[in-house]
Amino acid sequence: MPVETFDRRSKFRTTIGAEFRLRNHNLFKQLTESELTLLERLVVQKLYKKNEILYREGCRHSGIYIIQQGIVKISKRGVNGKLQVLRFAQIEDIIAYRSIISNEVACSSARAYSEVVVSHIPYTILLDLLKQNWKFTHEIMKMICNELGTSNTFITNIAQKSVRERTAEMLLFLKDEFGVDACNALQITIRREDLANMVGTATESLIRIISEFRNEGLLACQRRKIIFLNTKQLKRVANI
Amino acid sequence: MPVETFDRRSKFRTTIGAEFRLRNHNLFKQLTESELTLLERLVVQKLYKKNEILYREGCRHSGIYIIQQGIVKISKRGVNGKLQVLRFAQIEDIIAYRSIISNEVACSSARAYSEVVVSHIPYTILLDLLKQNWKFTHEIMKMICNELGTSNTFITNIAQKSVRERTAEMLLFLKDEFGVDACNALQITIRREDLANMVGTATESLIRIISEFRNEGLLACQRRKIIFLNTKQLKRVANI
DNA sequence: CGTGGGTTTGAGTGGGCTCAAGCCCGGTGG
DNA sequence: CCACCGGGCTTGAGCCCACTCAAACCCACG
Repeated sequence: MPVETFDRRSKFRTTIGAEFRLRNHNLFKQLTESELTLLERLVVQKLYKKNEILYREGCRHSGIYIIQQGIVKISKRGVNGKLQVLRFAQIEDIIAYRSIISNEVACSSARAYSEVVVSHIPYTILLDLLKQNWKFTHEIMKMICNELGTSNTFITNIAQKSVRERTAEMLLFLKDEFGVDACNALQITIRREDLANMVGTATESLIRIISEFRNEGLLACQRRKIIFLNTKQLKRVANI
Repeated sequence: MPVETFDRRSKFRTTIGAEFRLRNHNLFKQLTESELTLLERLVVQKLYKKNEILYREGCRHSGIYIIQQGIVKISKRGVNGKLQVLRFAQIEDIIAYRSIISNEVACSSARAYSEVVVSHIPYTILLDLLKQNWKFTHEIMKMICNELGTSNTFITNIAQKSVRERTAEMLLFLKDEFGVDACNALQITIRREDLANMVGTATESLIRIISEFRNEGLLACQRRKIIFLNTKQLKRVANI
């Protein structure tokens, strides 16, 4: 089983790494014992190398993915094929459910940002579960509605805030989502270009803003590592 | 019954006006006869005058609204209280479901943009229906996922396109959503300020762009009425 | 030690914002 | 009926943020 190649401490949020099972997942706690047993028989573990594509915008896919390890970049092509990073998904996150449920082609692409392990649930199985277990369905619906709320906030921010404000906010968001280590360094390393595509700006602009933040003593950088020095002030910059 | 005050032809999409009933609604077709009968007993018709507020961002509300007549502006406050228009909802649209399902406070506000008639379904009733009727639930989920897809596209557009492109696209979107009359005039009249808040720009900028479009022979305007003269070219401007 | 991907900095330009003034039209009251 | 008022629309001028293009740098890697 390829999963064992990653039998080391996860860098993120928890240390369960490859031992993480669906049973530990909040959403799947709603399932009955027999549903869980069935699911565990039918779920397939998949391994992706860094930069491999899980699925591509415009294609149909065969089920949903629950991330067990690693980070997945969810993005979408915009004008002239320019990439817009929608989010980074990590352990416990569920991806690709939108198009499965609405029975459409994928509206975004997913690419492994590190080595990634996922559990893949075929869509017929998922639909069966949804059909028969209301509690589970309700949890899934809550998750979707949550994401919709996040999107609405995102729209308002990107439409109204300056690049500087958005950058600060994005950094704080990542801090919240992925956490920091003992030195206050962000627990995820992201290329400048991807940060820019997340904020919705040019790479050079983002770099300039980050430089400003460094000069103002809000951040320190060691290559891709970003260390938070003054979160309070950063929040003020972000205007939240 | 106050609904009768609006017993005239709806200006939009259909002419069923106040006679429109839940039974005619695509989503509610999934319900059984007994569920429908029950629902019709429990649903309350409500009337809102122009500019009245249906619900306010940050408040809890008691159920979902199905629009029977008129137009509702869905918006959200951003930086310094600046309004972001998220969408205009019209006949047959369902609003306020997000916060009901995820059991959170509303993340947006709704205001009557014209005289509005809605059916209000208390949230306990809605949850009961969802619980017992999978087909209905599935339709609702599809609707939500659809909206999520729209949001993602919206994010990419607003992040990457110029104000000119976004304006063109927004006009085409409104054309698609609300239709045009025999003269090719948009079947919804919107204040410049709201258009700007939808595109995510300053009112003056939006006006300038619309003037450009007029000079280029793409549009004609008679006060708030917007007439499409060259949709093909407008699409090219929108870059889709 | 060269190569290449990513990062950083600089210079120049222009899109879009702000501020300010004028216009148009409908409503109201004398 | 006219004068006045106010809200929304339009246009102009000026400025600044953020984009583009270009060049240099840095580090990892073969």
